[in-house]
This record gives sequence, structure tokens and C-alpha cells, in this order.
Amino acid sequence: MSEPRDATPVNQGRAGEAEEGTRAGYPFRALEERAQRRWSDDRLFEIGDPMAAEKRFYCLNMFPYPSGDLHVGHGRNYILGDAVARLKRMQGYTVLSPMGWDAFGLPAENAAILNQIHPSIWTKRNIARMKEQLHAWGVGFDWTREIASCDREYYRWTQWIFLKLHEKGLAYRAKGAVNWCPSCQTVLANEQVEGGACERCGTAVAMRDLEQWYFKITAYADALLDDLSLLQQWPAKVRVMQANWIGRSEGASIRFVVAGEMAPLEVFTTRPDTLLGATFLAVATEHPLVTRLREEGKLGAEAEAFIDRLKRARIENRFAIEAEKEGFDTGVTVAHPLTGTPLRVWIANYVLMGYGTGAIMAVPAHDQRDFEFATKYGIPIVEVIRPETGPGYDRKAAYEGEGRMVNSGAFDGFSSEEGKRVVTDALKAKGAGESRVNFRLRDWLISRQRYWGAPIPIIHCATCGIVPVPEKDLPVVLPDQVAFKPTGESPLLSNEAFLKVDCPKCGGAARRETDTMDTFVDSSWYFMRFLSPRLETAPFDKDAVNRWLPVNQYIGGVEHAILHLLYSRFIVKVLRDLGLVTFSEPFERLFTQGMITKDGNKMSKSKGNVVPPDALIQRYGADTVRLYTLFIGPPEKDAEWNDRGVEGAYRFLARYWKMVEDVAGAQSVKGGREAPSAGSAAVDATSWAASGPARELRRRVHQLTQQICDDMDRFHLNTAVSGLMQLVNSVQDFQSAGGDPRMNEVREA
RNA sequence: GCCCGGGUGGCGAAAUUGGCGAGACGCAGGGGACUUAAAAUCCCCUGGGGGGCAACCUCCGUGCAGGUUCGAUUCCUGCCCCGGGCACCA
Repeated sequence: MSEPRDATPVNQGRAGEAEEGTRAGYPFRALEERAQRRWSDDRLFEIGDPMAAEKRFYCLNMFPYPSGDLHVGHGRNYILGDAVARLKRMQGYTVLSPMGWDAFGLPAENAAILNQIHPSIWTKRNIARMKEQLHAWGVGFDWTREIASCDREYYRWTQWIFLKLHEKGLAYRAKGAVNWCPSCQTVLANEQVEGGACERCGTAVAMRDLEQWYFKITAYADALLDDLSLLQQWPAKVRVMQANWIGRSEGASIRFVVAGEMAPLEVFTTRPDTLLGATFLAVATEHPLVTRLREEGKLGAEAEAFIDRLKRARIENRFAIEAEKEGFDTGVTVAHPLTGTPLRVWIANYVLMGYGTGAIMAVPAHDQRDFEFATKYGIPIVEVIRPETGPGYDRKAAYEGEGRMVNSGAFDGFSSEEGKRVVTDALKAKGAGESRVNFRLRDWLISRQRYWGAPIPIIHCATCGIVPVPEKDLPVVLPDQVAFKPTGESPLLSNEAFLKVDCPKCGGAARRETDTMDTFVDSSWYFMRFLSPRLETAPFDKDAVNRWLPVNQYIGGVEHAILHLLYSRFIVKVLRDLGLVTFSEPFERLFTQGMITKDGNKMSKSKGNVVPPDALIQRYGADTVRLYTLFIGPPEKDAEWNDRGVEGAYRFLARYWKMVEDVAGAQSVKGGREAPSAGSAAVDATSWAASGPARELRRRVHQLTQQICDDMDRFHLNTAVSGLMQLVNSVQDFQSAGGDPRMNEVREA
């Protein structure tokens, strides 16, 4: 953004003695203002008709939540994206680089409660402020395509997508144990719980039985896992995290006949080879069997007290009970499917209702948890797997490795590997089980009992039940007038006019759904809206989206490695199956940048270590801040902000500017053409003497140019900057040695 | 506990992924020039030890211990730290 040849007097913009502003004769303010003006005059960042572009590149920064002020850490994201976008532009691509706002969400609502300011006003104010900052930073976006997820023309289509999922049976309402944040007063998705605490506020999450809306992401578990192999240009780390989150495991489903009953008790295991070592069964407290026993009054008072205690502990904090294995014998007996041996069914605190069937076969000799439980309650332990070499089960701890089957009758001698197969086959022959794949991934809970989100487009009718809002009635507009109290109920309940509605089916009096959607629904499709941000007839222009997507380069923080990225992948696959898009993955290449820390900590208002960009830009210019941000370290790694480093970047630019002036002077200036974006330093070869030093410099220039381009392709922006520094050093060495090159040079971003 | 990363100068970091001398580039530090002085700017030095008046010479150095190789920051084995993710997932 700084071009040579501008005779602006030095010390432009000096504001008194306090400001060192433009020392060293580097008139950044004038240069930057002029560059900005020209970019906007040239509409440099706009792509025009999306269908016209031949060489396309879609470079996207994760759109931010408009929380207020940006700090230099946020800037890294945009500056990296800007560098990539500019490089691609210089390489002749039409680059789409849009910006928008993930504008629904809790902070706005909390601000409303706290400061009596409406979320929409608070949000708009923040957006205006952040836009100003982005502009000052010199980051180039196509602002004609700006979107905000809280705009009714945007969330209208979020609702539309909900309806499509509902049509397909992929959006459903169900009652079950859900995560509840007592502080945010809303339910949370499984993905939004970190170590038992709310990812937003850190409050310990409780469990509640509530009826909620879900997206059936589990229907795509296999596809989401398999297609990770298409994402070779994602960081391996992110792929691994997603794979672990989806958590596919292969094993067997086994049915145990319950004494005196028709319905068997089904369990899932990854180790059917240990079946002969199963000495008891264990179920979760919420298991249907337990529920029924209680209803029938078949559990004693002691058992009831035990369940109550566990439940209460879970309401307080479901993870606070990790320490010790506890359980209670239900008295129910099942038959071992192969031997017929009776096995007791226990209720155990370590069995989770949310995984598998909520019931397990316990093999104490080969599972540490079962071992601890069996030891505590005096349940028999039978060794059935012995390793080929080394120690196996030793009565002190379970042996969880593989080996050969023992104490398993006809199966003795099989390896674990073979055992899994032959035991499963035996079960299948008896109709007592079959092989089965299980996932850790659970359906995505999308309803929230909060105001500032897209209303779920559903109507509850006493006669027709759940009725989707007809497409023509979209959007279901979020009303302005509501009571902002964190009551645990949706604030929309307080607005009668919103609530009351005629049933679209029978015309009778009905009631609107008052929950809103998780903001991750908003952000799971926004990257497609940018192609046709004002389209009124569809969420996006199909042709344009299919032409431009997947996003070529997506840039954002690792904190979204699971949530946002998994949800977006899911929604894209659903839209693909609906015939709306032709691609299967939204983001071709992903880059997750590291955090910028200050005093070793993440920047936060509460820690008081936030580095705002404004004063720095004022003092040194945007180029300095941008250059330093790129130079601070490898972009994927965390880096510590250092004000001295900013000085260094400034010194470099000043030096560079001086060099350009010298060269321009030597060139007798007038040619006038300003070489806006040639992409790399180019030397006018014709004027080069074949003499030693000039030749040497020329060589060096070409070498470094090559290196800088390679570095940028590999995202080594820090070394690309160092390459530029070396380039300038070389030219200066040459100049001071008496050289007089004529050159046009240009900076990258 | 399991799964990923990563340990290089006072500091941030380079080394095009086994190759001619590790530490580019920058920060900090030291010395000098300019100045009445300061700021800014410019020049030189800066991993550690030892030697030489000197352009230099020499030894040791990429977390630790081994190994493969003509050659290892890079590959292999074991160990020690640091960061991150998942966490009673059967």
C-alpha cells in the first residue's frame, strides 16, 4: 500500500511533541490515505459479477462476533487473509474476500440486561466500530457484500434451511437429558461443554430433562469422518480432532436375555473377544430398565437413595463425581448369551446413557473400570485374554491389551483379532448379536432459550401438533419488544403478539415456538451467502456458489476446530443431498492462526492486557502494524506481542521509503506509472551493467523474489517479510557502494 | 490415561524438509560516527570456551542418552520437560 514517488513533505500529521508519528521522513499517513483512496476508487476488492470471473480465488476469514473493540490478536487473522488475497490478486486471480458479522448471540443479550440497551443497537454500534478499525488497518474487503446474521434478510434463510432439514427429517424435537448452563440460563450443545463447564462463561454445566430441537448430524457421522480424507489441505491436528470427536468405534451389539422378560438387554462392546470374561452387566441410572424397575417399585429404598444421590450430584455438576466407581445391584439377572451363566445387572455411575445403549457387559479382568467396580463389590473376575509375551492380568489391574483367548471353551487359542470375529459370528448364529459401529458424536442440540437469535420457524397447534411455518411466511421476525430477563425461559414468551398465531394447517389458535437457534446454525452457511448477499428469492445463487465454492482458503482460530467447522461441513452435505450445491466440503484449505499473547496471556479486558491497534496505527501507520504482525512469528504459532518489534518494523519501512526516494530521485522521476501490484520486486534489467556488484545484486534480487513467493505459498509470512528486509539490505549495500540502479519495486501486502 | 504438536543464542525465530561453515531476518545489548547535547539516522560487534597484534585459528554447542549415515536441528530407539485436544465412550 505504499507506492514510491510521492513528494509529500516529511512530517505529515505530526501532532505535537507527544507523537513521534512520521519521523525519519516516512510520510505514512499521506501514503496510506492515498492508497486507500485509490483502492476504493478502483474498486480493487470487489469482484463484480461472480459469473464473469475466470481465474477465481475465494479467500475467507471466519466472520467475527461483533463484540466491540478489536485488538492486535484479532488483526492477525485479517492481516494474514489480506496478505493471501493480495498475493492472489497480483497473480491474476479475481479474489473474493468478503466480510460479515456473526451477529446473533449471548453477549448482546447480556449487554441488554446489564445496560438497558437493545441487542440490535448494541450490535450495530459494535459493527460500526469494528468496521472502522478494519478500515484503519488497511485490510481489503468487498464491503458491498457485507452481511450480518441478525439481519432479517439473512436469518430468513437460516430459518429456511431449518425448514429444509425439518422436511428431510433432519430437524426433530425430543426430550432427553441435556446440558444446562445455570448462568447463561440456556441449554448447550454437547460441543459447547468443555470439561464439564460452559464454554462461554465457565460455569459448571448441569443436566436437565428438557424437550429440545436437534439436528440429526449423526446421520452424517460416516460421511463427516470419511470425507476428512478429502481435506488434505487442513492442518492434520484439526482433522484428528474432528475424527476423535466423531469417535467411530467398531465392535458388536450383544443382547442378553433378561430372566422372566421378553425384551433383552442390549449392550455395545468393542471387545467381543472378551465376552466369556463378562461377569456382570452395568447400566446407567437413566437406563429404561432402571426407570421401569423404579416405576414398578422393584428397587428398594436404598437403591432409590443411591440413584437420587447420583442425580443430585449430576445436577450440580455431572463431572464432579469422577473419582470413585459406585453402583447398586438391581437384583435383575440376565443369561450369558453363549454359556447361559446367570449374570447380575448393576446400576453403575460410570456407565453413560449418552453412549452406546447405556448398558455394558463388564469384563473386570480386561477393563480397568470394570476391574475397580468388581473388586469393590466382590464380583468374580475371570481372565480370558493372555498376551503372547509379557505379563497379562495380574489381579492388581486389568489387562487391556490383546492376546490369545483362554478360559473361553471352544474359543481358546484364538487371537483377540480373530476372537472378535468368531465370537460375533457365534452370537449372530444364535440371534444374540451382530457386529456394529458406534459413534461418539451425538445429535446437535440447536434450540436456545434466549432472545437474540433466529426464531425457530415452528408453530405448535393443539390439534395439528408441530407445524412448520410455510416458506412464504418467512421470515419469522424477531420482535423488538420483549422482557430481557434471564429467567430460563425464552424471552419471546413475554411477547403476546409474537406468541399468538393461527395454525397454518387448520387455522385454529396456535402458539409459536419461542426458542431461537444456536448461533452456530447462522454461521454454518454464511460463506455461501456472500456470493449473492442481497438475493431475495433464495439463500444463495446456486450457480454462483457452485462456481466459487469450496472456499479456497479459510482462515480462523483453532477454537473452531470442532464446532463451527464440523457444523458447516454437515450443513453443506445436507444441502448437497438436497441438490442445492454440487460440492461436498465447504473449505478446501484451512489455516488456523496462533493467538497473540501479551505478558504471556491471552488478551482480555479482565486481565487488562489488551493491545488495541488504534494508537499504534496512528503513531506508526497501518503498514507498520501489518508488517510487524506478519513478522512476529510463524503464523500458526502463538506469539508474544512486543512493542519494540513494532518499532523495528517501522524502522524497516522508513528505511525502505528512503531507499525508494533515492532511487526515484536517481530516476528523475517522471514516468508516472505507479506500478501498483506487480507482485514482486522487479529490476529493470536493461539498465544493468554486467559489472560485478550490479550483477551480484541482480542475482540476489531474483533469489529473494523467488524465496518470498515460495514462503508466501507455504504461509511462511514471517520469513517472507525477512526476505523483503534482506532485499532492502542488499539494495542499500549496493547503493552505499556507489551503485545507481533504476528500479520499480513494490511491496506485497 | 489416550491422541496431537514442540524443545535451537539474552529474546522472537531461520535452515527451501539428510548436505558445503547452524543461528538468516529482527528485537535487546555493546562500541563508534554525526550533534553544543539529546532524539532520529548511519557504521561495526554480539552462541560459549581457548589462542593470536591482526585479516584469523581452534575446541564445544540444536532438551538428555544412545543409534543409522560419508554426513543428522532434520531419520530411528529410550528418557526428561513444555503446550494443546479428548477425557469413566465400554
